[in-house]
Amino acid sequence: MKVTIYDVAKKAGVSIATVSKVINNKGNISEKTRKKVLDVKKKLDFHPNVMASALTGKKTKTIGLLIPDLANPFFSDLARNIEDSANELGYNLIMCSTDYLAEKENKYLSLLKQKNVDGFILASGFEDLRKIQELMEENIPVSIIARDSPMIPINTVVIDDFMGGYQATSYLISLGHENIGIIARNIWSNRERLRGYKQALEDNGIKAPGHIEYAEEISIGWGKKITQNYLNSDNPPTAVFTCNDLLGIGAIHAAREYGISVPEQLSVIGFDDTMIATIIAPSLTTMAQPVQIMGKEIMELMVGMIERNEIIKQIILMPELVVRESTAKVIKKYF
Amino acid sequence: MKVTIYDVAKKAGVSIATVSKVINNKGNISEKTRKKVLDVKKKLDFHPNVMASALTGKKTKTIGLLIPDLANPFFSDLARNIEDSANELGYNLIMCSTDYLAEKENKYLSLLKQKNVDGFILASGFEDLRKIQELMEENIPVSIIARDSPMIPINTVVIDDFMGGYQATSYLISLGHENIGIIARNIWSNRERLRGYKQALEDNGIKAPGHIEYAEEISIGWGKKITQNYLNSDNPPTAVFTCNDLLGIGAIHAAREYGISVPEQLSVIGFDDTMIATIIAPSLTTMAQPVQIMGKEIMELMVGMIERNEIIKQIILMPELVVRESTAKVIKKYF
DNA sequence: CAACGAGAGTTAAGCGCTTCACTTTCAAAT
DNA sequence: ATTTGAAAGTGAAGCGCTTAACTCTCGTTG
Repeated sequence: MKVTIYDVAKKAGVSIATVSKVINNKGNISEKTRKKVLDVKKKLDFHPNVMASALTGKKTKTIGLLIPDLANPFFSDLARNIEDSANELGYNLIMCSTDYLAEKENKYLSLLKQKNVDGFILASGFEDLRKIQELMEENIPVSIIARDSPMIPINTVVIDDFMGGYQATSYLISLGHENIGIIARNIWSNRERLRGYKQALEDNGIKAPGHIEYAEEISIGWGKKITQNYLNSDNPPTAVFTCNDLLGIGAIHAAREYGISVPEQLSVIGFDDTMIATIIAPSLTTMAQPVQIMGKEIMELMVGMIERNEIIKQIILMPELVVRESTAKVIKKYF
Repeated sequence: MKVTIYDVAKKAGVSIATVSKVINNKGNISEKTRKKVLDVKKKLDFHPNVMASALTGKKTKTIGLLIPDLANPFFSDLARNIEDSANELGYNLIMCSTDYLAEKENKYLSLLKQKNVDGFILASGFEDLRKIQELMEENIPVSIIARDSPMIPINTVVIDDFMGGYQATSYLISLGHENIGIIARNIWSNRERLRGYKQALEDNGIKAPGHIEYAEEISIGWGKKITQNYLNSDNPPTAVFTCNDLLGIGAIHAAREYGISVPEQLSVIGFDDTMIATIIAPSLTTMAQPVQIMGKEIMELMVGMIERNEIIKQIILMPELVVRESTAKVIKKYF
């Protein structure tokens, strides 16, 4: 049978209260008893039941991580880094893929609440803030990562998406491109990157396109599809900024299919800097998100909130341009 | 404050026992009371505390998933599929990356045991079976996925790695290759694939290499490194079988660097059929693992075991050859 | 019409732990 | 010798829930 605090108490000849105190380093216990208890604990291989202690108000050391899609390399990479950091701090993660569906988000939220997680890390969409506010009202720690920081006081770790879009576009402009396409999905981060893109164009006296076609999913297929549309248009761009690597891969695939060489005839710049950026040929120039640091920071915010009721912080990190092979100077055509 | 079963009972004018019975569909409750209780439950938005009911012997509906590395696309893909299936069956997953380190495996195991998970799915190495046997003795459901089925009665979902290696190699042989290299890591699944490779060679009257150099990690870098060694050798192979896609990508990268074209001068066949196989150019021929089915099957085994004490099963699925662009008929040189 | 038993509910113990309030012990101070 | 009080430890309530055992109603039945 499972060994409980009673077994330890009995064998050590003390009360369960004493055992509890030894284990939690509380109250006054003589060195002798402490040693005795610890000995017995080890001998019986006793591990306190987390459920039971959670019932009395202690923490479960478990955090819910809501992420759009674990199979997306950016998010699995991010999740892995959060996990590592969580592990170091003594926490475990329940991971849930939401596919950007509010329905799933809400379902997981209430499910995990029942399971007494100590807090939530949301990497998912949550276009609707009410649920988040509800959590905060219930005093459940929530942090947000890799998405917008909404206009409510909440812990966040984000990158400056606007700046990322701005830098990516500026880089293309610096290579001489003037007709630059964009591929984005209609989610917050992408909209910000789009905003940066437009700003960069404007700052350089280039007219931004009025209408842009959104990808309906973040996938290679959609990147390809929209690139094809660009390529079929009257005035195809010499460069595209794709709001993440997956879409960028799609762009490169589309170009290949059309016999258009990257980067000579079409420059492509991605976003995220996931592993796949280095797999493709030509390797993808991209804006890197510092996922390792992000993972570390978010867990520190969470634990600070859970264990020490720390003040709310918003951490904004800068994405960084990683130049690879998919971008080049534009070749001017003189007529 | 949090709403408990007492609140519901009081408001519904019944005892907490009655509420409990209504919620769990047990015992005899009149239609009238049942409705009343359900009404109040909804009105108060009551959700039973999982910890508390777990304490009384019920399930936590949480399963521990130990996986080598969430950032590895094969495993993140697998994890996502397990998650989907778990979700459908009403379970959540605590995911842990072990990096094939026994130390981490054991740490997570004991940590999650304290958290009363209903069972474990192990996709990790666990070269040492003792820990698994310990779990089984403690009557904790354990299943194994995507690794060897050890010689103990335990639920498993695996693919036939030996067959996979055999088929991949046979395919290369059928293309006329006779000098075929292999790239593997020294873990069970890879050793099996290697065994299949040797068998296929032997069955076709080709001498298998005596010594093979193992990759120390499953990574593009190691795939590249070992391919370079092959390419630098006296008698470089015309094809390589890499025991997973990541290593295969490395092989293609190495070839590109050496100015050796794939598949004309070097055929490469991978294993897993992860997304990255379709990203690279030339796209990677590979042995596909049916991750979706695997995820579904493993969860059904788990739930069968947890909820219905079902008998142990071992499910062996067949990998499937997916031909893409990285393999071609060997070009015979006539002197 | 008394006896019976199924149906509908309730009581209370217990799951494994934490912690407040309390008791006991004993050395130092008066 | 008595008082004091910090140190060391214990008792027991309570966290939110399940469930075995029990009680109370009634409609049936012989």
